[in-house]
This record gives sequence, C-alpha cells and structure tokens, in this order.
Amino acid sequence: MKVSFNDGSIREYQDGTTLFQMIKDACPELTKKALGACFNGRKSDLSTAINEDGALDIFTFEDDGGREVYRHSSAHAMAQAVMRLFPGTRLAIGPAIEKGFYYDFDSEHAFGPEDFIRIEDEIKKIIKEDIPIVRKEVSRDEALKMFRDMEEQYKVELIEGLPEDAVISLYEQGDFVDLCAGPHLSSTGKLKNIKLMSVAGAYWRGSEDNKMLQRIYATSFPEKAMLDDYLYKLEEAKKRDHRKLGRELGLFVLLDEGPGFPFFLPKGMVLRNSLERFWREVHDEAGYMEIRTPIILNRELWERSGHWDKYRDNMYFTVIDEEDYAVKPMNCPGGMLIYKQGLHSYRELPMRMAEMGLVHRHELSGVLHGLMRVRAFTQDDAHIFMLPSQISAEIKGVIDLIDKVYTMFGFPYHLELSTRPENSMGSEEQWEIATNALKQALDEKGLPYKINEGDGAFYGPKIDFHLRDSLDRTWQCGTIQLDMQMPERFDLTYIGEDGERHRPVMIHRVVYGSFERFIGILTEHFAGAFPTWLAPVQARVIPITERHLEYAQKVHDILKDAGIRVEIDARSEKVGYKIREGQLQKIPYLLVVGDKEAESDSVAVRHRKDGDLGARPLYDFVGDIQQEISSRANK
RNA sequence: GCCGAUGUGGCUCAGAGGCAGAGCAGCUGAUUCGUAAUCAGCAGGUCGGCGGUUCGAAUCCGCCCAUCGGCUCCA
Repeated sequence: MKVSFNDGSIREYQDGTTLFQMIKDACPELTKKALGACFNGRKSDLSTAINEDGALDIFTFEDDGGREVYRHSSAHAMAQAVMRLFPGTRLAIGPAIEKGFYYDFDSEHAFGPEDFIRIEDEIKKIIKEDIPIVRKEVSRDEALKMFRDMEEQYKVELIEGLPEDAVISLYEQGDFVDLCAGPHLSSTGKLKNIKLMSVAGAYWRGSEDNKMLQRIYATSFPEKAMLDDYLYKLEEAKKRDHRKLGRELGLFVLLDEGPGFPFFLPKGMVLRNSLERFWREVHDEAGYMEIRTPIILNRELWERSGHWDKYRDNMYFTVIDEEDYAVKPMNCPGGMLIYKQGLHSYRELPMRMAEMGLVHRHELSGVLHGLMRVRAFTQDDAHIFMLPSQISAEIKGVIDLIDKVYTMFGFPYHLELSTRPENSMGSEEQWEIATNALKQALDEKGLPYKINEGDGAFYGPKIDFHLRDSLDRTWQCGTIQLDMQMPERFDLTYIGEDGERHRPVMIHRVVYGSFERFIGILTEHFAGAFPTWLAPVQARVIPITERHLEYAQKVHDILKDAGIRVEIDARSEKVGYKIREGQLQKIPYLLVVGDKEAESDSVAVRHRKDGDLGARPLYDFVGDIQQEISSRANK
C-alpha cells in the first residue's frame, strides 16, 4: 500500500499497517506522548482517504484539501441516503463548497425540511455501517453502459462531456456508486456530524434553459463542537443582517408599495449624507469635477448608446408628448452629452467627471435583496475621458482610490476581471486592447485577481471589487470599466497636439458601487455600530431625573453648537432603562448627567463598546469627540 | 423569471373551521431613580390581496402580491 503525506513524500507500507504507525513514521520528531495526545484529543481530525492514484492519503480537516475530501465524501453519503429513501431519484452533481457541500437531485418528491431528519438518520446509519469506499477505473463505454442501465441521464451527459482520453473513475460504497474524480475518505465510518441546512432550486449545469433540479445544502465537521460553533456563528451573523438592523435602527424601509425601491428614513439619510460628504472630499482631492444629468432621456439617445438594443429588458419606459423616453439605467450617455459640449484640447485630458447618478433597473423579482439588490439606486459614478497614453496611469489611480476608501472602512475585498460577454458591441481587437490594459494595470500593481470569462459589460471589460456581507456572500461594489465603444458611438473627440481631431478613451468607474449596496455592506460590517463620524446619533444625553433636565439641555446645546449630532432622552425612566435603549441603538456615546455633573460642568461618559468611562469635564469631551469625528477614526 | 418556504397590531410571535391573543413598543397616570428593562391603566388588527368551499374561514382550496433561502442575472 502506497501512502502519501501532506509534505509530499510517498512511502510504501504493508497492508494492515496502522495509521498510528504511519504518522509516527512520518513525524519521528513527535514523542510517543505527543502522538497519543494527537490521537486522543483530535483523533477525528486525522483521516485517511483514497487518493487519485488509489493510494492512501493522510490529512487533517484544517487543510483546504482535507476539508474538501471530508465534505465531498459527506456529499456521497447524503446522496446514498437520499437514494435509499427516495428510489428513482436521479443524481446530478454534488461538490464541496466553502461552508459545506451540496448535491443536486432530480426527483418527483419535493424535498423539504421535514425530510431532513429522515435523511440525516439514514446518513447516520450509513456512517455506522462503516462501508469501505472503493475507487475503480473503468473505460468510457463501461461507464456509459452502467449509468445508462441505471437511467442516470445526468451522469451519462457528464461522461459524454469528458475528453476522449479522460480517466473515468467511480467511487463505490456498498449499494451506492458515483461518477467521481475523487479523492474520497477510505470508508463512510470516518464521517461525523452531517447536518442538512436548506433546499433550493438550481438549474442543471447552471443554465436557465435546463431543467430545475433540487439542491440540498448541508455541512459536516469531524467534531460536534466545530459544527455547534459554526451554527452559533451563523445565528450571530443573522443578527448583523442589514435588513434587520435597518429597521431596528430606523435607517430605511422597503415597502410593498415599491418592491426594490428603498425609502431612506431620517437616520439613514444622515449616514448617507456623511458618506456623500466624504466622497466629495476624496474626489475633489483626486481631481474630479461633479456633474448631474437627467433621469429621463429620449429614445434616440438610448438607441445611440446601444442600451435600447442590449439593455431594454432592464429598463423602464415612458411616453412624453407622444415621444418615447426611458428612465436611465446607467449614467454614461448623459455624461457623453456633457463631454460633447464644446471642443476639448488634449491639454484638458484626463477629464474626470463624477456624478452621483440615480439609476433605475428592472431587476427580476427573485433577485431583490434588502439594500444589496434594488431597482432604484444611486451610483457614485464617474467617467474619465483620456488620451490612449493615459490609460494605465488612470486605471491605477482609480484602483488606488478604491483601495484607499475600502481600507479606511476596514473592508477586506477581492478582485475579479470580467471579459467579453456574448451580447457585446465592438471588434475583437478593441476588446483585446481594453482587456489587456486592465490586466496590465492589475499585474503592475501586483494585485491578485480572478478571471470571469464573459462577464463584462456589453461595452467593455471590467475590474470588479467584491465585498462580503455578514453571511459571507460577496457583492460587487467598486468597478472599473474600460470603454472604447461609447466614445465611438457618440463621436467624442479632442484636438491633439497636431491640431487634428482624435478619439478619447473612456473609463466608467464607481467606488462605493451604489450608496444603497454600500450602506448595506457597511451596516453588516459594523453590525450597526457605525464609526462616530457616520453614526446617525453621535451622543445622547441622559438626565438621571427631571431635576437634571436643565443641565442636560445645556450639555445638549453646547454639543450641538460644536457640530455634534446629539439628542436628549428626557423620558421619566430609570437610568438603566435609558442606557439599555441607547446601547441597543448603538449610539457611540451616552452622557449621563446628575447632581455631580451639573455641579462640576462635566459628563459621565459611557462608550457603547468600552462601557462606563467615568466623569469628564464637558469641554474635554467635546474636544475629544470632535477630534474623533474629524479624523474619521474607525472606532 | 425559476424552485421551495413564509405572510396574524409598529416589532417578535401564539392561535390550525365556531367571540382575534401575548410580550415589547405607543399613549395616560404614578414613580424622580447613578450605567442594559419601575408600576398601573388605556388604545391599537378587514389575520398580505382577490375569489371559492362552508350555516360559519385567520384556519380548507385556487389565483395574485410581497418577503425569505437558493438558481439564473447584477452595483
């Protein structure tokens, strides 16, 4: 028996050699005691698997690879259980994913949570049966015949899609067999703690034109404590949901009267206005000019921009004086028209025109999601017109700007590069130049990125910045799109050094993405406890009794004059009650005032995270909070 | 748009053919209190909408709308 280790070494063992001996052999530096501890304490964390050569692999769950094997074998066990309970079900695919695994089934029976317990019980039986998992390699014809006989048409389709010379392997565990490249655990007995999470529809092969299958999502861990920890974190994460916090903190509402059209409440507007102010400041520094273009423009414009042709399904229309108009789904055409006012010299370029543009897009009803995916949103857009020689520097400038903003909020992000989609405008050559320009900028910055083939905008390729929400779903926020189509379509020109007209290149870009989505991400990131500079209410004065109202009012007025967003809780409630309310509202500072404070012109400061900080002279506190706000401390 | 689930006062939820309920929030009054819930009273709902079955529907059936979890699509 060949055994390969994580360090890459491969050793030959006699059959029947124990795992203990193998590990001891691989890690001679470990004392016997340490080895014992390793087995006793975290025994289940070490597992064996049949690898792609049919040899044995030893891994730990902590490795990405080991975890994937564990989850993938869990998926097979779940599929086996489903097949036992619901004969006639057809199998599609069942991979491991970041937080667990899923398996897609085609079944007459609609799976629901009430089936989960039965399926989990059957999985437990399969684990208890400790069925050896066996790898077999078969010829293409054998595999096709077998799955045809079993009427597993999805497996047949998968095999037909494999290259001629592909090695076809099967993994067999008792009454269950699956087409699979592996690797897998050496037996079902090594599995533990498999929990079914949810069921959802998913198209076969991810295409809307195919049949919709039933996808059961589940997860698994080698130790119960790990599963409990995961479920606990999931519950905690739900408390950060911006839809829940948005209601609790009075930031925004979504109503049946306008699905996907958010209403911003006074506190939400304060937050939003702070973001706008910050945005204007950074853009002014970065050399942008601000413009504003109309929301409704005529049909001719949208035909010229290509939106009428390529984007119509997502647009809202109206008729004015018997002429067709459309509500803008993007800001660029308006920006083009502004550029076209008058002649431009090469000396004016790059010209950076920013616009907080309200756009409307008719998104499918099923995709709406709080503030993250809406039908009306304001993009913090900008269009940069430039000479071809300025492309690289401008792209890098935008990357730096986005990085600066995200870093300041403390957001981790990742990058994706999207290339030419099917439904696109322009020549192959133009797309190649544009795509390479983006790639080059990323490479020169030394930034890692993922490529999304065919995911670009219809007018050009793009670099997307993705941020994560509380449940680790990622949302595209910032984007940089290089466009060689619009300048052509709108016949944009500049006068070059040679006195001739030339075609400028254009970048579309957003930093926040949209105010709506960004506020959603921001809310979840901070769990509603926004840094003081963003907090809708920055301080709340809490008089201990009615006797202290007068002094409280004085504190309030002084803070307000100092530019602090402050309010008084004048209700005749106990201090504890008011503190609780203030904490739940995540107000950064609660200022308790009673006799002591009134006598000494001070406030008893309570910070929402640090708790009671004791009394401070009022003017010292004012200075501190002003400093904290003006520095935009991420506290 | 597709698959599945859900929809009862502002919020969180109970009620599963026979009088629409609780807690919190709100209002009124009492209490005047030192760092996460003071007490009492009052008020508040065409049970998402429309239609059907029934002597009788929040409850059963159908259609629609919205929301939630995914898929597809996207800032």
